[in-house]
Amino acid sequence: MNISNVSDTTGLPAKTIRYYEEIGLITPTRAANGYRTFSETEVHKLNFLARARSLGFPVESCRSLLALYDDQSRASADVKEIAEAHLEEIDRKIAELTAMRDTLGDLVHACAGDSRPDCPILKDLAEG
Amino acid sequence: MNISNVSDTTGLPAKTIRYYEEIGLITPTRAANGYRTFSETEVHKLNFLARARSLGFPVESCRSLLALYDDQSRASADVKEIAEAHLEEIDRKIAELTAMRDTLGDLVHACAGDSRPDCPILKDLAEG
DNA sequence: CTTGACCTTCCAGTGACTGGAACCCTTATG
DNA sequence: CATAAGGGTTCCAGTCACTGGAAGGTCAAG
Repeated sequence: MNISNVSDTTGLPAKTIRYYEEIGLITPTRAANGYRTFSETEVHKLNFLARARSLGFPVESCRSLLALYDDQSRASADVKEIAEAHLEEIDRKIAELTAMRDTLGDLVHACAGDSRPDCPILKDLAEG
Repeated sequence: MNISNVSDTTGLPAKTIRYYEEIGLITPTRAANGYRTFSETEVHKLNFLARARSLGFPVESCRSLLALYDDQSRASADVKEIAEAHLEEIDRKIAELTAMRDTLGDLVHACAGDSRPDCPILKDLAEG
């Protein structure tokens, strides 16, 4: 399987797949002409990575998760720890965004949005 | 006012203030010894920027907002347009994070987190 | 034989800083 | 007067996870 097929089946851009090889997440072999060749295993890993990334795991966490996946004698506690840390990070971000949303929503609501210069949004920014 | 005083009053790191000068958001003058000197106006701009950034506006939007703030003949509609676009972006991110949170929360909940290898989190990542 | 679609590597850029090195200026102290 | 501490300065590199683009090799079809 060459890179564009893999790109199609995994949904990952070819550039991203090359990048994952560069940072050592996958190790495709090479054909005689220098083209990357992807085994079932590599494609499987890439699907794993795509899924983990879509859940927002940082690439380095994905590396750890892949290693745990490969380790038959892993403890599920180790996996859960990574996932819980990520969950906390997500919650932190949601809280931050929600606070922004609330404030900004109020400001936008209060702004007439017409041709006059008077603007509560700018007023808030200027006066805190 | 020198940079560390400004840093203290605005809450912005000195590095960030220098960066804002570099990209042309502020233009402090210089004392004879080369030190930056900040007027009331510059400090006010920095407070504006700090507030806008804390609401998550990208730096380029902050530049536009500052320009509108300076323009006495602005239309509040122009401000509102920027704010609404940002609001949509925030909502998009919240939706994305919430979807992640829901999925990941379920997986974490289903994982025993003990010394056994069996793990629904890895299972999900491997099987989509 | 050429065309077009593949593939390769390498370099630069993204956003918004942040860390660190190397060096200058000012003031207080021994 | 020397020096040390605590300001300030510039410039370069690194962050994260790609992404765009240039320059060029490879391959199958017509």
